[in-house]
Amino acid sequence: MQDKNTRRLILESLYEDMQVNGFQGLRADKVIKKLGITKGALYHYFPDKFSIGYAIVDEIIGPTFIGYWLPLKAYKGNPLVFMEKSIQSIQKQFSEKNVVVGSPLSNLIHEMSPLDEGFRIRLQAIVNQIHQIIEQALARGQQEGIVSPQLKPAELAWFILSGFEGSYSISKVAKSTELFVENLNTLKQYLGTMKI
Amino acid sequence: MQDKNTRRLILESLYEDMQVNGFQGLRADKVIKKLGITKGALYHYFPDKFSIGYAIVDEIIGPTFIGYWLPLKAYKGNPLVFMEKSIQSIQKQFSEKNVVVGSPLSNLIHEMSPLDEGFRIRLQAIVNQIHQIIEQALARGQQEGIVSPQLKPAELAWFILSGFEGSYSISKVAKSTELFVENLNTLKQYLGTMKI
Amino acid sequence: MQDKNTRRLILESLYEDMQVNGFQGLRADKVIKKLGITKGALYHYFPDKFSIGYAIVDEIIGPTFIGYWLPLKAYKGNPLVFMEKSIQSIQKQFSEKNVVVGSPLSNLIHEMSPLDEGFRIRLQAIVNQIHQIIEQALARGQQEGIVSPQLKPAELAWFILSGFEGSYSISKVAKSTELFVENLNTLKQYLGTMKI
Amino acid sequence: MQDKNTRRLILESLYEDMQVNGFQGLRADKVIKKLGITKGALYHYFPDKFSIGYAIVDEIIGPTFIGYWLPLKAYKGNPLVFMEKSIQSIQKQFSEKNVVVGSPLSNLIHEMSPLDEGFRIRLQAIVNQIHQIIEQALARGQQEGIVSPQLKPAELAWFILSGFEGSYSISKVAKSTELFVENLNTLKQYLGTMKI
DNA sequence: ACTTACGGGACACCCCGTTCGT
DNA sequence: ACGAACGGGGTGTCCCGTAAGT
Repeated sequence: MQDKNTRRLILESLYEDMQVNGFQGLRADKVIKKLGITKGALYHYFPDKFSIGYAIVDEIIGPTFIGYWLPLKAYKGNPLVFMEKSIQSIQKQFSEKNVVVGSPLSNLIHEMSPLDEGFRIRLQAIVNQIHQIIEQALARGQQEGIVSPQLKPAELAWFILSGFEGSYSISKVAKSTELFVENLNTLKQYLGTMKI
Repeated sequence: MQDKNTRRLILESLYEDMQVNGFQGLRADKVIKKLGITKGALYHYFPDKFSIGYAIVDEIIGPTFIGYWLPLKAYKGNPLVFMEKSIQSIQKQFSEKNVVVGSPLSNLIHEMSPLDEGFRIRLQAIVNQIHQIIEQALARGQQEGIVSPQLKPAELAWFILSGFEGSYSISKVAKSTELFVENLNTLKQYLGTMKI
Repeated sequence: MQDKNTRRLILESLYEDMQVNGFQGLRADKVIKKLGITKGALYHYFPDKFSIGYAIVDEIIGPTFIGYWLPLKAYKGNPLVFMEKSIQSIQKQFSEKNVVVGSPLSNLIHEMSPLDEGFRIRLQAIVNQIHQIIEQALARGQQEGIVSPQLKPAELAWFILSGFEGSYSISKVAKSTELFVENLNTLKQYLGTMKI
Repeated sequence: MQDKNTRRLILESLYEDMQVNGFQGLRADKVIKKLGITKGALYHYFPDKFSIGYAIVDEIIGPTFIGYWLPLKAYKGNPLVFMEKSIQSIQKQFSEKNVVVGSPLSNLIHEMSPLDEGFRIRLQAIVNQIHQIIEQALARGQQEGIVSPQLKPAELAWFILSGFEGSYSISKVAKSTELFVENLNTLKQYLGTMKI
């Protein structure tokens, strides 16, 4: 019981550090020193640094990002309306910290995809799941006649995901929350034209 | 005596390595050793690692990316047509290597923006210049009545940039050139609706 | 498991090297390599080079030099007699090695005082303690009427310390043990004139 | 003509740096950069680092320190009176900078004597010359009956030199000009007892 | 009488990981 | 379930020195 908590505590601290410094810049030594624990504790739970990174992806980043979109699966109304609300809620949660560190999902994709397949496959799996949720919701909307039959669900789902990623990127360089909000507004407007 | 050439040679090799490993993962010593150049030469041109990174941004990444969009400034026709062609040419140049390492501009933004203001400011300057070129072209199009008066040039310019960044991201995780091409097609279609 | 011993072993080896090469000339890596110890062990006990230097001052030089004079505190007879004996014993211990490397206290004072306050303060504390021991002994001697009431204990204590330092210096340049012995004889004679 | 000046300029700058950092801590690269000249100039005048150190000793330290005592050679009065005046003038010149960096002669003796015979021999030659001047002056005083016949000129000359060295040492650790002045006062008093 | 380009060997420090305890 | 001692390979940086030119 103490077990689970210590592991989680370590993992979350490492995650915090990784958000700023990246995986390669993550310094396990320093993080545990700040936590007041020792190497023994760290290596008790994680055999090496990569297993830390994988655990962060599997246990924190994945659940968090998929969790944002899961409700769309159960949602019965117009998926485009749902997405507009989703965007709004993400816009509201978007803080000064976010604009600095950006999206941990994006960051890892850029940093680790070319370096390690273990990372890439895990990150791809997350992205694919989100893509599938959006795609299926759009397809359902088409079947129910509340979403434009013109659009291709798979393609638009990618475009939406791409829009999020891109918004994170440009707001991060510009260090501007406003830019993030405005750009997602543009995306929102575009999605609005697909409603029936 | 081969001043400019040696420096440039070193810089380009370092740039290649950085595209794969990131700035933090860049191992300057190893790269120059491969070139048959010694540390003395490296230190002669670059007093420290950050000066390498800054030089890569200032002398390679900046000119390259801004160079892509510079012709738009001189272009006299419909800017949206120009951009469709630009996208097409980028799509054609997009290779297997690109899908693995992604966009060096994107990568540096994600990795270094939160870590070092020197990087962030340089990268922001590049992005801002491209944004300005697009924005001004769109505004000109509006004045000439060949671009929809509804759209807001600044906002759309960001959306376009964001679309590129996002396309790089999702194609990088998915390791799929097709996804890159398809997603930019979606963007292209969207831009097409703005033409008059 | 051999915690204390390993640390002490490392420290003493480093001390030996520092006596010859000075603190700046001390090459920690090489010294421990000779001992068959690795950098991991060194870094475990000493996070950086200054912590090595400080430890040498605090744990070796300080105790050694103060230890020479500590018996004077407990001594009940004429302090000037004690000092004559002290000088004699130092003269006898003075070896060929000493004349080459000189006094580690002197050496560090000259090398590190202007460079680092951490060193200077530690060295000053050692010198001050010795000074205080001598001063108090002289004052006691005056109260007991066995030491000339003319002399000022604090000033003479400094003169004695200065005499030692100076003797180390001149014998070191001249590479002559005889000079060390003779010069302290002159000091001894001078002190003899203060007795009552 | 320009030649001689440049060489001297370089030498004096290097000397300044060496006073603070010692010979091993002397960074020729940095000094010349501060002077706005390049490696070529430095290595035009000095083949290597040791020749710099030797030149500093031979051309700056030697002449300066011997210069302090040369007038004693020509002096016709009581040498002990001359020395009292010398001490007074040194006390007056003694500044805040001196108390920090100490005596360059002392510093080099402590740092370089055990490391390099080239330095030791040069430094010894300087010390010996000063010693000889003092010794001969004292001997002359004895012949003229104005200096106590009891004292041994050679020994007292060493004691005087040692007194200076020691005073530099203790004032340097204590970072106290007062201590330097007071301690030389004690020496002055001692010398006064030798007059006839 | 200098300058620029370059060679190249350290050297301090970092930090991942292992082992042996309890 | 965790702690202390230790292994050990880098990694950026420093900085002395050389060669070829002008």
